[in-house]
Formats: sequence, structure tokens, C-alpha cells
Amino acid sequence: MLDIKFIRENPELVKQAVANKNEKADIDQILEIDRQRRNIIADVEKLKALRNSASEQIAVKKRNKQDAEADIAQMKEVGEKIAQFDAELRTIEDELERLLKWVPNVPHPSVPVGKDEKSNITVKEWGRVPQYSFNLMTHWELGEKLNIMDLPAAAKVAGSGFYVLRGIGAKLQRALVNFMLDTHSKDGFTELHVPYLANAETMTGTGQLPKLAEDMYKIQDENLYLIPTAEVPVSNLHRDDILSEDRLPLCYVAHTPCFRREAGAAGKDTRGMIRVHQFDKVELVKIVHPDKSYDEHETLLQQAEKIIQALKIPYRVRLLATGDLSFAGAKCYDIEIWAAGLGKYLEVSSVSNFESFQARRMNTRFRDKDKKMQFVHTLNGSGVALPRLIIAVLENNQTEYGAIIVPEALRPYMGGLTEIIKSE
RNA sequence: GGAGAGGUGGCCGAGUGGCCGAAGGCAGCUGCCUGCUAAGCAGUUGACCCUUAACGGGGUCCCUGGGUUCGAAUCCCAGCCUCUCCGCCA
Repeated sequence: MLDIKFIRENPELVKQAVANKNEKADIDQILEIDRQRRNIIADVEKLKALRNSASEQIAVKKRNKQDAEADIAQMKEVGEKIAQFDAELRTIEDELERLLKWVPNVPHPSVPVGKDEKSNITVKEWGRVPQYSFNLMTHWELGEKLNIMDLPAAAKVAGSGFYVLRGIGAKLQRALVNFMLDTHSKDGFTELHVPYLANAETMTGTGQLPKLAEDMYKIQDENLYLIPTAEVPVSNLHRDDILSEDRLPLCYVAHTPCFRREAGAAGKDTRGMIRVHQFDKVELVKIVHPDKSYDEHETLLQQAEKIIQALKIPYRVRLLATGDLSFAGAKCYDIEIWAAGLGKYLEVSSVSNFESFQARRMNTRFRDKDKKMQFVHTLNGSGVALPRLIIAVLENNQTEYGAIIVPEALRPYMGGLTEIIKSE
């Protein structure tokens, strides 16, 4: 959420941001409602001041056993008027609040302007896409052949868009999770285990509600949602907190499943486990001092890259254009890894700086050196998402005979296993 | 799920329907004092909103939302959360 004062003072900047992000919040309407709101406040507060001073007089008279009936009768009228104004004010503030929730964050000046992903910029390429002298298989072909993946069984259990890993396949995922958690822990991230269900306030805090309601699974009758990413529970750990400056930055890492309805993506990436309704992810979250957030953003990107480099997977980093940037994001890098069997890049991490957008919604603040309250900046990045990482590990490391070479970094996590061959 | 108790400022904790933004303590800050000490003395210290060029002025906030009242931290109702006991349970 943006500060109404910021919108009041920078209406053109905000309108431009709305346009560049392909959103349609009506800034002029918001400013008009804000004007009405302030007028009502001025009126009602005059009456309240009157009531307060009159009440004092009544109290004095009562104490002195004087008659106060006339004042009381008069104040009864004033009280009714105040109630009317308050009701009106409340309606208008609810409306303003509702509209403000639909205003996206303003992109950082370094973000390229463009209406969709075609304007994204590749800012880094790492590793060389290898050449293979044999016909490559996709991960679902490899998975079936090696008996480490069972997509039909997943469909039987839950429908399309789910996956089952078995045997070494399941162990591979666990190895990746442990490898990532260990790596990030060593870099100073505090490991967390958090709830996979979150309430509406939490979902609003990080910006999933109201805009992305249809992308989430909701628990009927409970007012709870399945989390679409660990960012949600982890960031909200500090909702309504006042942190002391010397605690910043707070760095967290959490492994959770993520649940997504993928409502707008029907028919896209339907094969294999490229796009699924439930997947595991290791997520990094940082809560930082506003002055440091862009430095921390670069560092966070490196921390996510580190995982992929250790696994020797070729990747590229994309700086997202305004039109591809998320609603709450001010700046975002995507990491896309090469999947040899599919012959394309897959997004495995989004590393975003939200500046104070989420902090304002969550009311997460700190007291600075001058004792002033300030909103923190929040950042998060996948470190990284699993199914697509598994896809790349399988497809990139396949051999002519259909086995998979286990990346060296993972071998300690897989009992020294060097090669995945067909198992029972 | 049943029966109780409770939710007050950064923390602990008091609170009579009006003089309560809220005693007292701790922590913090500022002076003073002390040749050392987590010592002593005095003062000071909340958030948010409206208004003002500024000084300032005004309003709201004692879990949340309603209600009673001229007036609510204080009374009533509902909800949420925490704790204790019982039941159930991995």
C-alpha cells in the first residue's frame, strides 16, 4: 500500500506507475475521496472538541452539585450529530482504504518501462548451454524411465497439476532442500518453520489480498488460505511490530509447500511438473533498513544464484519491466535456469524489493537513530523453487544411456550417490 | 469440545463512569553528582490523524467490533487471542 500523503504529493508519478504496470486504479477518484474525508474530519473534530470541553463543564457542575440539565440536553444533540458524521466518515474511510489496496507499488527508476515480459532485460548470463550428441529426453520421460516420478498416480490422487516423486526422485528433492537450507543458513539466514495456512489479515499484509484472491486456495468455513509462498507467513511474522534498528536486517529462510490455483494459466505448461498446484520452495526473506534495501536486493540475488552455480546449471538473470513486475514489487530480478530436455529457460526464482509497500500494509516499523518511526523495507527471493530445479538437474545431467549424473554438490546429501539409474 | 481466568504504553503493573493518555516500577533519554561500580538526585520520554509557512491548536487510540450514556479503559453484548483444568487426539 502506498501512503495517501505520498499519492497526494506525487499524483502524476503514481498515475504513471499505474499505467506502466497495466493496472487501473483511479488516482483522481482516490484524491477526491481523500479531500472529502479531510473535510468531514475537520467538521467532526470541531464538534468533538466542543463535546470534550462541555463534558468537562458538566463534570465540574455535577461535582459542585449544580444543575447541568440544560448542558446535557444540548450535548445530546451534539452527540447525535457526531454520530452521524462519524458514520459518514467511516463509510468514506472504508472506501478510501479499499481503493488504496488496489494501487500498485511504484517501480524503481532503474526498472525498464514496458508493457509485458518482452521488455524484460537480460542482465546476466552464467554458464554455457551444453551441446549433447544424443537425443535428449524431457524430465517426464526420464522420470518414468527411471521410475522416480509418477505423474499419472498424482493425477489419480489429486487431479492434473500435481506430481509424485518416488524412491531416488523423492530423495533428490529432499537433498536439494537440505542443500539449500544449509547453504543459506551458513550465509546467516535464520531457518524457520511456519504455518502453511494463513488468515486474511496475513494475506492482505503481503499483498495477496485483495487482488490475487482467485489464485489462492481458500479453506471453506475457516477464513484461512493455503499459502502461495513462504513469503506470506514469514514476512507477516513481524506484522504490527516495532523493531529496534540494531536488529536489522532480519534474514530468514524457510522451506514450505506452495499452493497455487494457477487460475489464469489454464492450458499452459500442462505436461510434466513445470507448472503445478502444489510445489515445495525454499524462500529467503529480508527485513531491512530503507537505506540498505537496494544493496540487500543485489546480495539476495547473489544468494539465490549461489545455489544454481553450485549445481552448475546454466542460467540467466532478467530484470523485469514495469508491465511484468508484480503488484507489490518495486524492482524484481527473475532467475531462469536452462532445462536441456525442454530446450528452454524456466523461472526458478523471483528476487524482489517491495520497499515499504508491504511494511505499510503490515505496519512493520522500526525506530531510527533520531527516534523517528519508519517503515522497514521488505525483500524476498526464492532460493529456489523445487520442481523446476529438479527438471533442470534431471534434464541437464542425463547421459546417452538414460541415467542421471548427480551434481557433486548434492552427493553428500544423497549418501554419496553419483548416478541415478533405473530403480524399483 | 466443556469449565474457569485474563487481554492496559518498549516491558511489568494499578485503575473509582467525568479531574485518565492513563498511578507506580523497569528500561530509554537529558542534566547534576560521584576519582571506580548495571550507585545516587532532578527532569524528560507513546502512536496515529486533521490543521498551520512555522510556533502551535485540535482529534483518536487502554484486544477487535457493536451498544448504553451528555460523557466509557471503567457498564452491556458479540468476536478474536492467551493461560489453567477436564475431555479428545498425532
